[in-house]
Amino acid sequence: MANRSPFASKLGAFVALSDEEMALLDRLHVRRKVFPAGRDMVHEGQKNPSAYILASGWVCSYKLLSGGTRQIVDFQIPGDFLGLRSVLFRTADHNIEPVTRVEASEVLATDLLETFSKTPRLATAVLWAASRDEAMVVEHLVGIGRRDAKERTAHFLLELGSRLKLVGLGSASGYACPLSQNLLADALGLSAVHVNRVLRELREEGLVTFQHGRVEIHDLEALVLLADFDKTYLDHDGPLLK
Amino acid sequence: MANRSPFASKLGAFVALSDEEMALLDRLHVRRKVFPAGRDMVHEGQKNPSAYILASGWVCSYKLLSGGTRQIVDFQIPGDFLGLRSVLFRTADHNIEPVTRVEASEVLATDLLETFSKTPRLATAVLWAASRDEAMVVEHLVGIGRRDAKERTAHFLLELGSRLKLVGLGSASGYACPLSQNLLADALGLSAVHVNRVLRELREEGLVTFQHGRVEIHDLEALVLLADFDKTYLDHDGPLLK
DNA sequence: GGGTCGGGTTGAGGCAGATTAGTTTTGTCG
DNA sequence: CGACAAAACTAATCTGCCTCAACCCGACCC
Repeated sequence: MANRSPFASKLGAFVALSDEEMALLDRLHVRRKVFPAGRDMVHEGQKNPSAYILASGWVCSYKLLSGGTRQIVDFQIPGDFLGLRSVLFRTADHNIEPVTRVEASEVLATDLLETFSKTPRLATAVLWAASRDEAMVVEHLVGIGRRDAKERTAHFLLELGSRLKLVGLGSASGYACPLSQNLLADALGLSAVHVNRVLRELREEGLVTFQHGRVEIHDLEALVLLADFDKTYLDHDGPLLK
Repeated sequence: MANRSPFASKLGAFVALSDEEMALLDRLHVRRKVFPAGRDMVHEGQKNPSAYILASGWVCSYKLLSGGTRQIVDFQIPGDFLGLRSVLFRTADHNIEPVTRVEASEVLATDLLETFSKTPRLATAVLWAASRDEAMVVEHLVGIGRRDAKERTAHFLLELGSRLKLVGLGSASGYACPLSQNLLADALGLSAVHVNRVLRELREEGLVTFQHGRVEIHDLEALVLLADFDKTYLDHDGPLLK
């Protein structure tokens, strides 16, 4: 119970899992691997990719466009499960790049399916986690489509804070963040120059600072108001199974 | 085999389903309902929403922002399954509005889970369909983030064409499309005025026309090139189950 | 020490797309 | 048939964000 993986504790926060199920979950963590920052773990079009459970470090999922630009779809932090969709399709439909050095457990497609067939409740739990990720992608889409640069940036920093807090890597007032302004730009659909300007404005208005790898939230209330941030999409009631 | 629902045939196109499984699928279509255009079927925050299988008509899933603008996340066409995520969360996290008059089968959460537990293969098939939808949302996100208005519009019309063709509602050269320019604008993250301009440009260049409720694709190749459209994300190899 | 390379930061100018404000067309219904 | 509403369309103006072009700074290396 004491040293449970971030993944297990995240699932456990929303689904009551038995000790047996927890044990099965832990067995997925056999193939521990380490990836250096910057070199893709998975690339678009790759056949029979594995899934991964992130133990430490950050990664980003992105797509490249023909013009050479890229769009980051989302970031994964410790405790996140990644690559489920690619496993299901037997072909990766996006790239995954470690933002920092990363430790992750590789989960082979066969192991995953075997675990699922043994414990349907675990399958539901993972499906639930995947739905939460999808809800984040939807919120991201809404932000890029209809929020201006400042709202969008504020929303992004708030969401990240909420997620990190859930796995014990930050508090309401701040967190460590290894993202460069370039990465932010690719995620927010902005240019790096404009991200810089927006961050300065947010700083000058006393809302947030993002400097030297740390995000400090100085006026949570005002920031939530600016970003129209409603975090219900992040922490739901849990799935239908008791 | 002859008169199968669009939903069953869509799933069947990717997963080999037994007659028994097909029969179970058909049993989901008990509660047939009709919805008039324009009045929301599901609204954000609604508790214990149902899922629906679309039999005829189009609907859109959208979110409202505090400023009164809205972002359409995607459109559903006959054969599509909608609301899975909301069922899982027991709270709807987006609105669903019929674009036209709609006929749909309501699927109660309990029925869905019962069917899943009886036939895990069906659960996987539905999960697979949900993943395909998620892939579309991701592609949509990428488009809004990094494609300009013309590329984005072209991409959208091509994607719609591919999807409609799969359920027999259109061909490579054109299809009936009940969407107004306002709806397009809310989906593409543009203003309605600009959508109008972009459609005119595409028309004047002899690529596509969208008039009187019909989309006619005149130069497929050039359009695909312009939009950087790669439809592999729409028709994958099918799920892992044989 | 100098060189260079990846960030971060700032300014000037340009453009894609928003906004506003119309007019015209189409569809619907008494 | 005329009346009204909704959608399609157009033009003029404005602006948020991009692009280009600097410069600075710390890390790392020769």
